[in-house]
Amino acid sequence: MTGIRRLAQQLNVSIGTVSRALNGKPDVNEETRRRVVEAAAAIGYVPNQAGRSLRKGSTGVVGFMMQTGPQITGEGDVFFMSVFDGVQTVFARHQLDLVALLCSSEEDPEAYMQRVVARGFADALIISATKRVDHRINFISSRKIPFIALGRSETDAGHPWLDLDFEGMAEVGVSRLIAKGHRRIGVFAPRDDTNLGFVFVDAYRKVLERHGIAFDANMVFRAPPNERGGHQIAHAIAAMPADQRPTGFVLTNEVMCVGFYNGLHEVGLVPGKTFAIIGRDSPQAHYLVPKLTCFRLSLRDLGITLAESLLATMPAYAEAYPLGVVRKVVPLELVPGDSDMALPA
Amino acid sequence: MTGIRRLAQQLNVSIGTVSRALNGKPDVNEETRRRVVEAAAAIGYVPNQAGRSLRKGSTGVVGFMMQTGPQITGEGDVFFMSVFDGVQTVFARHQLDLVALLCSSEEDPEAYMQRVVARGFADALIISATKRVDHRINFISSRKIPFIALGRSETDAGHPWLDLDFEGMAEVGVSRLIAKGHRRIGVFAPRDDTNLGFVFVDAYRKVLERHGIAFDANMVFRAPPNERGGHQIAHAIAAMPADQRPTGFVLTNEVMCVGFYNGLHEVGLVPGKTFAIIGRDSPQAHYLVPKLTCFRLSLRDLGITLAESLLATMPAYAEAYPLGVVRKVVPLELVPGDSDMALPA
DNA sequence: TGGGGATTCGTAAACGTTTACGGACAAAGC
DNA sequence: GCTTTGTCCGTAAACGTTTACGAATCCCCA
Repeated sequence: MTGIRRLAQQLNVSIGTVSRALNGKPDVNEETRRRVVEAAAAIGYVPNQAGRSLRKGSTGVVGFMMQTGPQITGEGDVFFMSVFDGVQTVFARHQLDLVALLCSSEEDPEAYMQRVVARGFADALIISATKRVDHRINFISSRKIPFIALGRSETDAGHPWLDLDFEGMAEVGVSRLIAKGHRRIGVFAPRDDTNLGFVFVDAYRKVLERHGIAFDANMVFRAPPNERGGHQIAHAIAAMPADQRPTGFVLTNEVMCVGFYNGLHEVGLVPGKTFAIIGRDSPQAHYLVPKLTCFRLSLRDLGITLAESLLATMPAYAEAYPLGVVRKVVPLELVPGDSDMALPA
Repeated sequence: MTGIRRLAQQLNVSIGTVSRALNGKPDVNEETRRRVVEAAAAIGYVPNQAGRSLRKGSTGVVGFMMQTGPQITGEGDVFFMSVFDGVQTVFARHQLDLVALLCSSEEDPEAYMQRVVARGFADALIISATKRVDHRINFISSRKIPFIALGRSETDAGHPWLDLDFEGMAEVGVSRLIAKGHRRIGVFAPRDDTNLGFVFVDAYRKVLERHGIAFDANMVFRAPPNERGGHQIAHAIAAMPADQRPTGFVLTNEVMCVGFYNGLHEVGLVPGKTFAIIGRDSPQAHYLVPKLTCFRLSLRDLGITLAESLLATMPAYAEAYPLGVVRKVVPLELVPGDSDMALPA
């Protein structure tokens, strides 16, 4: 005997009434509703997902697509876990569930995405780690599935996105170092075609130009966006002639900062002394010595904005979030530390 | 017009035939099957998940339960991502999908789990970060949902589990340090009731006793199982009188090693010189200097074993994996480095 | 030529919900 | 007292699949 039917029989009401009572429909007596809700809680009845979503045509699930495998995301787990937490506080208001859709490293991300949407697994999707040209965006938006991207892309389907303010970080960080007397300012960028690399380096170049400093490609250091990458770059820099090294660095990746600090330690170069460093805040960065001057943002708030912006594009929820198509950059706050000393004259 | 019906009409066959063809049933003409499969690929038809699982009573999805929020898991994202990858290579053989079920920090994990299983969201579950007494285990096993735990617990429902060989790490690590002349040997343990802490400390105590060394509670350092925790302990140790400090350490948490190294650097104590350290391998640990003597295991293989052990308990797949109820510990290999010097006589 | 087996396919009944529709009943208005 | 209005609830039809069942066809052999 099916769940709802058993409950109905036990209460001497019809399954229709049970369903209405549980779903908060108005046309059910309050006393009846109370009895139903209590009985449901007592026997631990929860509507079967398959039956429900078959009938309703929606699942109540939003998927966050991630790729698994040993390759690194460039963000620590705390990054995602905190963002998730923000997303979920919004979703909780609407009985929406967030799940992480794990695309195996052996499967093509676009094919995976196709499977997921065709099967009707989730009502909406969140994608991250956007590439400079990202086929997922074209595909998903052609399928008319509500989605939002965490990260800009040159692939533009008029879709909503949210991204960190890399231009702002370049502007504030580079200007700050220039004001402190630095002229050779290094930046880090990922080696692959992750979009944020391009955005940040472009902004960096513009700020330099505005200050009348020539762009030098040797000041852009490319490495995988993880601890190891930061570590590699430290060694690469140690291998440069001292008078050609940058004297200051602005980096946007949280975990690279940590690896960079460690790498510098190894080669006897000291952050805040030999080099000025402006990085990005993270739990791991908190105990770096000297204290890292860094850009900070609330990941939880980012998650909240992400969720609200997504809901704004979903017909069933849009009226509660009249935001239109959100395409915006979230600002970061500069937290001064001791790692960005002025260049001795 | 529904997906399968449109496809059937287009091919002039019945929906039954389409379904059979796509599901590889034997009673369909090979030529017909070819036509169906081609047409399906052409229009991008994928069976609707809700309809399918409503009829079949199963979803083809296995959930990995994780908690979101700023609190740290004790394992970096590479840990999970690599394990996931192993799990998925096994699942791919059976058209099973792995998704991460994200339990918000605002929701009770047991209640969340109840919702998930009652809704029939996944056919089976993987749980991790097991507590010493873990209510999830009782609940889930009472509901007869196939599941496996990554981590032991004193809550025993006769359920399958896999865990790292903490006894082995204690045995090998502590014996090794003793052989190198160390007598005051420190270990790290989480402060909460995560089960692995108890297991490891118990094993540590036994090894000491076997070697005739008295257990000293001051040699057990408790901190959150993340970089910051390792960092904190380094400072705590620096604050001890030098002659009461441990001279060697065995730690099983990968990220704590990194924080510990960093913390020691700050207070002018040097790994491999002041202290002998045996830790756990991780991508971040690779570039620690001096090279960390560490325990290593293949996370991908761990994922593979995890998946196979889970399938062994699922009726539909059990015959392919005649493993019974797997409850075992996976061994780690000691990789010698330069961080565990002998104690000068 | 006819019976029997094998092969292939169509038909229709599930699976567990939600919801449009309409009926029963009571209260209210005249 | 009759109609109207409103409240509450039961009935049954969807939703998109899979699969048991049986029918149709063909081939083979007696």
